[in-house]
Amino acid sequence: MNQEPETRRATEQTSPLRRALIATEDGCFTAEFSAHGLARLSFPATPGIRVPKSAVSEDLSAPPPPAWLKQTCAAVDDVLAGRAPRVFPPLDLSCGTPFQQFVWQALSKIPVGETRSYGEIARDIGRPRAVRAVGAACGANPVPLLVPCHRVLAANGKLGGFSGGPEWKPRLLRREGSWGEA
DNA sequence: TAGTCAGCGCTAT
DNA sequence: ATAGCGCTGACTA
Repeated sequence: MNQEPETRRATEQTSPLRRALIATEDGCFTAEFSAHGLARLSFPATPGIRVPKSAVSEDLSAPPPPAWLKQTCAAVDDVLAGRAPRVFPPLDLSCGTPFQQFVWQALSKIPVGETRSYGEIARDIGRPRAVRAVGAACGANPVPLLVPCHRVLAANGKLGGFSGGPEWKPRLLRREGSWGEA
């Protein structure tokens, strides 16, 4: 027996992922489903996303459940249009640490058209000083768009960073009416 | 405005 | 165990 009792590493994936492409006007997103739900959503042609191949086994022959795929498409479509998704696929965020999952949970509560600061999120999860850790957790968000990390801005009102490509953040916010009307 | 430092969780040594 | 890093924030000059 080794060291980890039940704490799964972020890079560890027990079940194979089923991948599907989601075509939108903004390009082709990639959705990857585990046995529990949507585990990962990638921006179109986004380089630099770190996902260790050795740690993730993909089953490309088995398509994801049509219902999940349909729900994901609808949700992505809504967010890209600046609308609140009417339906969500089940999300599998088990790849995250407890802290990260708290952060992602807090992000999910930000309504469309509103933004929060990293400090606010840190405060929401009961760790007011962990502002930078919150930023790191946002960067580790496996399901952008549906977990709206783009609605988190720096405290000074600036955009801050964005792992999925800096151009996406203002684009998404503008469609939600949260950017360019200040 | 630019520069600096504190502070927190994660990953790799 | 520990050093370095990140989608920060607050202070100082």
